[in-house]
Amino acid sequence: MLSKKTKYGLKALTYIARREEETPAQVGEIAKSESIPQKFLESILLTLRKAGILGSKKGKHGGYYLRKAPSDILMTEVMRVLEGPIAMVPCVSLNFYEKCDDCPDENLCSVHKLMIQVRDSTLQVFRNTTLADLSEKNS
Amino acid sequence: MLSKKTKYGLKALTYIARREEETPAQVGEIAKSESIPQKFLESILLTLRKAGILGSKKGKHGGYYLRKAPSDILMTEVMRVLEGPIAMVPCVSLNFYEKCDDCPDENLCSVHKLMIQVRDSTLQVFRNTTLADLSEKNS
DNA sequence: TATTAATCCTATCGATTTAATAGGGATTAC
DNA sequence: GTAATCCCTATTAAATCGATAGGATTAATA
Repeated sequence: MLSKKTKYGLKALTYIARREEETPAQVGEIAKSESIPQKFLESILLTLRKAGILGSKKGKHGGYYLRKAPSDILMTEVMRVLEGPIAMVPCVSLNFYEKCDDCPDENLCSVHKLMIQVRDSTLQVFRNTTLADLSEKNS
Repeated sequence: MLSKKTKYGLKALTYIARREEETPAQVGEIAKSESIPQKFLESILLTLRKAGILGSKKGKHGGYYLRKAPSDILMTEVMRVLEGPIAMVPCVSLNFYEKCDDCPDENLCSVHKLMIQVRDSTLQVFRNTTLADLSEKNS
C-alpha cells in the first residue's frame, strides 16, 4: 500500500510542476490546493529538499521549487526517497538489499523468484515515467 | 512491503506443491521445513483453505493439500487472498475499489495515472505466474 | 471406547509503523 | 523590527503486523 506520505509528496510535486508563476510555491498554498495537512506536508517537502529534488527559499515570500526540469525527475528517484525500496522484499532490492533470516539459499526460494519479476516490472514503469508525465493535464 | 503472512503462505504452498507423498502435509512438518512459526502458519493455512485454495483433512494423520493442480493456481488469486489488493492505492484496485477522500477527480490525479500503470504491470506478472512456476526447482 | 494427534477457532499481546500535531528556532522581505 | 516563511525535533494516537495462548473439535487407531 502506498503511504500517504508518498501520495502527498507526488501530488505536491505535480502541483509545483504544473504551476506557472516564477515565485516559489509555499507550503500553505500547496496544502490548501491539494487537501494535505499543512504540517505533514512541511515534513514531506523537507525530505524532498534534502534529497535534492526540491530547492527552497527561506523567509518571507519563500517557498519550494524544482531543482530540475520535470522531464528530468524520474519516478525511481522520487519513489525511493518517499516510499523507500521499490522491491517488496529486501532480498530483491537493488538499493536497499538485505538477506532474509529464514532463507538458506535465495536461488531456491520461490518467493525470491516471483518478487524479482515484480520488482523488474515495477521498475520499468518508474524508469519510464517522469514528473513531466505526471503533470500533463489530459487524462 | 510484502507481509510475512504472504511470504510464509507462498513458501508453504510451494512446499506442498513440491511434495511427492500422497498423504496431506501437516502444519508442523511445513513449519519446521520452512522455518515458519507453527501457530502463525496454522492461521495462514486456514485462510488459504477458507479461500478454496487448500483442502484439509482433520484429526490424526490429517493435514493440508492443494485443491487444484499447481499450474491452475494463479498468483493473482493467492496474492489477493494473502496480501489483499494488488493495487497500491484503493482508487485503482479492480477487486477492492474505494474512492479517495481527497481527490475531487480521479482522471486529473497524477498519482492515479501512475498507480494504474504499476497495477497493470504487476498484474501481468501475477496473471502469468502459477504455483507450478514457483515450484520448479531450478533457479 | 479411550487415547492421541491433528485441524479449527477466538482472543490477545507487544512491537512497530504511520499519520498527524505541537511548538518553537532561524531566516528573509519589507 | 515585524511578519511571514521555512526548518527542526519531539510527541502522540491509531492502526497494523507478527506472533502466541488456550482450548474445541474431529478422526484414526489401539
